[in-house]
Amino acid sequence: MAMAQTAARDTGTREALLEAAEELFSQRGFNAVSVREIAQAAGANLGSIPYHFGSKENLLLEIYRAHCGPMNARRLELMGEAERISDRDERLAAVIRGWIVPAFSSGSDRRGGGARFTRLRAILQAEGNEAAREVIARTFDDTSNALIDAIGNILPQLSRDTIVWRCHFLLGALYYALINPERVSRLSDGAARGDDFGAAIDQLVAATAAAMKADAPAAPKGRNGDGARRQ
Amino acid sequence: MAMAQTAARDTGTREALLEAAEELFSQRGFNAVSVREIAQAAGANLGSIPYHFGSKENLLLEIYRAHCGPMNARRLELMGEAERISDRDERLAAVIRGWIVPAFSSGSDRRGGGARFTRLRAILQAEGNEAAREVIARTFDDTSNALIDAIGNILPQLSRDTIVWRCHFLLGALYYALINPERVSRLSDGAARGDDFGAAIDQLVAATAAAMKADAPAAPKGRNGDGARRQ
DNA sequence: ATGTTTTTTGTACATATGTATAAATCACCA
DNA sequence: TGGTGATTTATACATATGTACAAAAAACAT
Repeated sequence: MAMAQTAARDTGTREALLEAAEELFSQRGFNAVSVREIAQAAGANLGSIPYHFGSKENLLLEIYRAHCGPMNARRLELMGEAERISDRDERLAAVIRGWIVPAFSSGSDRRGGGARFTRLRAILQAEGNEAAREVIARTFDDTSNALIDAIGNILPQLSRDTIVWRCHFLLGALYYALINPERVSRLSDGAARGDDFGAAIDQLVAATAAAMKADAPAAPKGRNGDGARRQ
Repeated sequence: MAMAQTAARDTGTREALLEAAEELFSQRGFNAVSVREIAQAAGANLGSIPYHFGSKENLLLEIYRAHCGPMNARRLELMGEAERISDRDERLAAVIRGWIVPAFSSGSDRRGGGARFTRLRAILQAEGNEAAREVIARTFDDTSNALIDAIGNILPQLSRDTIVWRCHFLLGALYYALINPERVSRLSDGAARGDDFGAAIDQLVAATAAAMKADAPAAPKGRNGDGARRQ
C-alpha cells in the first residue's frame, strides 16, 4: 500500500505501535487516546493492537515494562557514583541529580527513561489509572527509597517523614515541570524556557538540595491555619 | 428564553449537579466522568445537565467560576497581611503560606478554594483540558505573579526566572501532594500521613522557603548532564 | 381559577469506543 | 514450489457517550 505502512515496515508493527502509543499517551493521557488513533499514528491496522497486545491496557503496561528497568538502573548507577563524593553538599546535590536526570533523559538508548516517559507517568498518575498506579508503586518505590536513604545518610538530623515529604515535593515538581512547561515561559515573560531540560534540572537540583538542608518545620500542634482538614 | 440565566435560581438541582460534578471531576478528571454519572450522583435527571449548563464543558467552567474569585481574593488577603511582617525570614514564610493555604482550604465558606478544587485543577491540568487550561492561566496567573513579586522584594538578589522556576516547583509539589497523598504514607511506613493537610502545609512552606533562599544554580551552560534536550 | 414560564423527565440519535473474528496476505522453510 | 504459521486487513458488535427534543409536571403570576 502507501507510505503509511513504511513506519510499520521499518521498525516492525509492534514497535511502531509502542512508539505511537507512548507519544500519544504522554501527551493526552490514557483515556483520551483511542486505539484507532494509535493505530493510525503507527501506520498500522486497528486490529493489530488486540493482536499484538491483547488490550489497550496491556499495551500501556508494555510501555512501562520497556522503561522501568533501565530507568531505575540508571538512577541507582548515578546515585551510587554520587555517594563516593566526599564533600557533603556536593554529594547531596549529586545524589539528587542522579535521581532526577534519568527522568529527563536516558543514557544512550531511546528506552530506559526520558522526559516523555516521565510525563506519561505524571499524567497517568493524575488520571488515577489503577493499572499504572500499581506498576508505578511497585517499580519506583525502591529507587525512591534509595534516594530517601541516601539523603538520610547525608542529613542524619532529619526525620524520615520530613525527608519523605521533601522527596514527594521533588517528584511533584518534576512531574509538573514536564506537564506544564509553557507556564514557566509565560510567567517569566520568556526569560526562562520551561522546555529547557538542562535549566529545569539545574534549578530543580539547587532548589531541592536547599530544601533538604532546611530545619524540619516547627511544631505539628496548634496553629496550622484553616488548612488542617482531612481529605 | 434569554431570561433563563437570571431565573435559574438555586432549585437545588443545579447546586446538586455542581457539587456532584466537582466531587467526581476532582477524583477522576473530566474525560473519565460521564454526565450520566454526575446526574445520578446528584439525584437528578440526565437531561438536567444540558438544561442547566448547556454542555458538560460549561458545567466545568461553572465550577471554576464559583471558586476562582474567592480563592484568589483570599490569597491576596493573606499575602497582604504577610507583607506587613518585619522579619524577612518570617515574612517570606508567611507570604508563601498565604499563597498555599487557600489551596487547601477556604476561609469560612465551602466555596472559594479548598483541597478538592485544587485537586480538580491538578488533574485537569495533567489531562491537558484546553478549556480548563485557559481559565487557569487567565485566573491564576495574577496571584502567581503576586507571589513572585513579593518574593522578589524579599530576595532581591534572585533573578526573576529563578523565582519563577521555584514557584513552579511549589505548584507542582502542591498539586502532587493532593493527587497522591497515599504515597507519603506508604514511603514513610505510616509515620507521616499524606492526607494530613496541616502537616503538608507546614512541610511545604518550610521546604519552599528554604529553596527560595538558596543561591541561584551555577552554570548557565556547559555541563548539564545528558538531560539537555528539548521537548 | 387560568395561562404562562420554568423545570423535569424519558427517549432518541449520532457518534465513538474497545474488542472479536474471519478472510486475505505475507514470510519463511522443507 | 507448495504449504504452514504468523501477521494484516476489513468488518461487525455491543456498549457508552454527549446532546437534542418533545411531552409531562411544577411553579408562578395575574
